[in-house]
Amino acid sequence: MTLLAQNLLDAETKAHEHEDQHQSQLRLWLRLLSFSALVESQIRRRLREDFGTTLPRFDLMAQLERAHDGMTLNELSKRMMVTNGNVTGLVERLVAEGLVERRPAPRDRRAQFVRLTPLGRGVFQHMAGAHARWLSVLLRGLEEKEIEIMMALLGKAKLFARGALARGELEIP
Amino acid sequence: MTLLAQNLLDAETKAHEHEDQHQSQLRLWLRLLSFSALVESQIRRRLREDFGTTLPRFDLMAQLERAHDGMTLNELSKRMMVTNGNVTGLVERLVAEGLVERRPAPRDRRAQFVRLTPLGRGVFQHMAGAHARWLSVLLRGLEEKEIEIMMALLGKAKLFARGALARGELEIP
DNA sequence: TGCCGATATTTTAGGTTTCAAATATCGAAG
DNA sequence: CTTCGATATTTGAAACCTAAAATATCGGCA
Repeated sequence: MTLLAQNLLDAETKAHEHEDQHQSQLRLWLRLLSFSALVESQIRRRLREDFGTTLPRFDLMAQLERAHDGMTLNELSKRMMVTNGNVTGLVERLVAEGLVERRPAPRDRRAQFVRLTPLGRGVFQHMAGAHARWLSVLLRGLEEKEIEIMMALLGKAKLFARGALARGELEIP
Repeated sequence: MTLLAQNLLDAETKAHEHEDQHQSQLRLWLRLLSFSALVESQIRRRLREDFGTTLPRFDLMAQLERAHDGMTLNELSKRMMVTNGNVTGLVERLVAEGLVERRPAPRDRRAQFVRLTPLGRGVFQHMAGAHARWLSVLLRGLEEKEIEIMMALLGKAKLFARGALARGELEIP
C-alpha cells in the first residue's frame, strides 16, 4: 500500500471517528444561525418602522459613536468586518442624511476621517436606547448566569477559530 | 401628575433598574454577531474558492436535499427565513446552473415544486462534506459538553424570543 | 530626487436582500 | 355560479455586499 493511500485511509477513518462531533458542531452552527436570524430580522424591522433606517447604517453609527474624533474609512471597515467598498456607499448615504460628516485626514491625503454630526449623535442615542430595550425582550430567556456562560463559550470558540485560521488549518484540507 | 407622566417615570425607573442586564444582553448579542460573522465569512470564502458558489445557494440546496420530492417556493422561503422574491431569484440561478428543477404543483396552479436535480444532489453532497469539515475546524474550541450547553441555551433563548414576539412584547414599547 | 512596494479609497460588475405592488389562482360563502 | 378575501409567485426599485481592478498617495531606499 502506498503512503498516499495509507494517508487517505487514515483520513477516512479519522473522519468517521469524528463524524458525531461533526454532526453536533453542524447542529450548533445551524441553531446559532437560526437564532441570530430571528433576532436580526426583528431588529431590522424595528429600525425601519421606528426610525426609517437600516441595520448596517445603525452599525456604522454605533462604531463612530465611540470615537469622538472619528476614524478612518479603513478602520471602520475593519471594525464592521465588511469590505471597503461597502463602507464607501454607507457613508455616502449617511452623509446625504446629515448624520455623518467626512473631512480629510490631517497628514495623509489618501485617507479621510469620518464622524457623527451633532444631529447624528442625537439620533443615534435615541436608537441605541430602543435597540437595547429590544434586545432585553429578545434575550429575556437567558438569566444573567447563563449569559455569562454563553459569553465565555463564544469567546473561547472565537479565540480557537482565529488561531486555527492563523495556522491555515482551513486551507486545502 | 398625570397618569401618562407617571407611566413614563415608571418606565424610566424600570429602565435604570435593569440597565446592567441590558448591558450584558447587548454584549452577548455583539459577541454572538462577531463570532458568526467570522465563521460565515470563512464559509463564504471557501464555498467561492472551492466550489464557485455562494452561501445562499448552498443554503437553498441544503433545504431541498432533505425533501426528496421537493417543496414549494413558499415553504422554501419560510424555512430559509427570507422573502419570497429572494427565493425566486435564487432558484432562477440554480435552475440556470442545472442544479435545481421546477415543476408545477399537482393541484395548485399558483404554486410550483422545486427540487434538486441528480447533478444538484451530487454536487451538494460534495459541498456538504466540505462544509462539515470546515465547521469542525472553526468550532474546534468547544468540547462536546460545551456544545450541548450552548445548544440548550440557544434553544431556550429562541423559545422565549418566539414567545415574546407572539405576545407582541416588541411592539410600541 | 526618483522608484517601488504598501496602503486608503473608489469604482465596477454581479449577486443578495428587502419591501411593496402587481398578477394569478384558490376556496369558500352567498 | 360568482364574488371576495386569502395565498403563491413575480416584478421593480433601492439598498447592501463582495471581490477585483483602478486610482491616488505614502514611505523608505538607492
